[in-house]
Amino acid sequence: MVTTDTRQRLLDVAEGLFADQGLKGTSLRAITSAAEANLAAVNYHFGTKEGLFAAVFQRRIGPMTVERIRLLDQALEAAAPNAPALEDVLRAYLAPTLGLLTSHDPGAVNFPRLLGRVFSESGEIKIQVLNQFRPSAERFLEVLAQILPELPHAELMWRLHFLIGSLAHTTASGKLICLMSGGACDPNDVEGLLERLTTYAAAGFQAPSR
Amino acid sequence: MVTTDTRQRLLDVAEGLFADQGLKGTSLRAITSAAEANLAAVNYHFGTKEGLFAAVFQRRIGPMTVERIRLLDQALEAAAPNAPALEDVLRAYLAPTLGLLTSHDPGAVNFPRLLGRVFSESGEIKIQVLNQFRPSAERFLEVLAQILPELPHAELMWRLHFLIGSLAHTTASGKLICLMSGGACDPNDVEGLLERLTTYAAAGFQAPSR
DNA sequence: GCTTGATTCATACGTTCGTTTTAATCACTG
DNA sequence: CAGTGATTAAAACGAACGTATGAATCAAGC
Repeated sequence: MVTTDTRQRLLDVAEGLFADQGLKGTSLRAITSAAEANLAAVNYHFGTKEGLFAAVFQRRIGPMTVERIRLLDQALEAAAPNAPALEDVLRAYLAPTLGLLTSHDPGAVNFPRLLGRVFSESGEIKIQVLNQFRPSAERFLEVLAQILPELPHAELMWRLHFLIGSLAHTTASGKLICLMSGGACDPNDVEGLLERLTTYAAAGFQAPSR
Repeated sequence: MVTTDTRQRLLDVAEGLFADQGLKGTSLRAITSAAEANLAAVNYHFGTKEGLFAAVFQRRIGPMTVERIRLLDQALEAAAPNAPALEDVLRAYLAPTLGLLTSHDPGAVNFPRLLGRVFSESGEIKIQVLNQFRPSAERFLEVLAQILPELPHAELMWRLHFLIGSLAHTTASGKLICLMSGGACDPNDVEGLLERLTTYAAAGFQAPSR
């Protein structure tokens, strides 16, 4: 077959459209016509519109989390028996998300944008999606607490949220950032962005707390 | 009159609903019924749904920008003839947004949430809204560049976007952050949040660039 | 080659949406 | 009190939405 599976085509197209216009802003008719599928295909394969939305996430979150843990363990091993550098831990957290931006997978490029947007979706879908990140987040929090032992727990938590906010904003609004900076910021330089955000956040995490 | 103006009631209600469910996710019927107004009232006073959305922003952005500039000038004067401390400049930028969270104005409490969400709205509304922040943003960039003369222009730009991301995320998802941190983060402690974000970002801005 | 299960298709249903229209009501002024 | 412009009210419009239905088509095994 030269044409890909309908189910996968729907996932790919939906990933892009949901990333651009959100759940409510994307109609099933827009998805199915862009995917060259029948209108009823979504309900057949995913039950409901929200089912498709959840499936779009399910496809990526697992591998992304696995990759994060892998990079974290790799950093831990490389530094053993010492604690790894803060920058390496942050990079392990950020790289699997930012890396998708340069992926060859046709749909994956849109996922970081979608991920940055999910915080603005309403309902339990948001909570359901974000809960899938909890296990890996707690692993990172353990390691970070070990690297920064003098930092109170709440402070570490806040700073991780600050980092997530920066990540979500840059992935969700990359083109907008480029536009508003008069072209000074190039959102296509993913490698550079990873380094910039890593050094910025690393300095922030290391700041003494009051 | 004991009852407030219809126009203002619509703005207040819309501010909260748009903040919770976004532009597409909020129906005019939900707005008008919550505001105890007629369905046609929105179209009469604001022309269209997007007109109401824009009006909600227009009401707050101006004063917020003025307050930012005022705090910035105040910091400049207090430090003259030296450059102000980086923390004071960042606080001047953040305080007018975070301050609304503890405002007595019934609708203002919702505005920071709405502001954090506007990046996820689609269409030209987003660009139109964000352009209103440009003038004040450039003032801040000038001062920041003066405080951090060794930092390349693009780097400074990126870091400001990182800060905006952290701010947007914390204001838009405060309750969610509290939930996901197991209650360790208290989003009601606005003063504390301002200080935490200021010191975090200040350290990030001061990090040497590669 | 017919059967069976999976998928696709065209179509329709009922709801909800933003907007419009037309009439009613209100607040004032001359 | 008549008249006028601003506001509110009730009702309806057409369009778009998510979903459901039943027939048509396809692929594979016996």
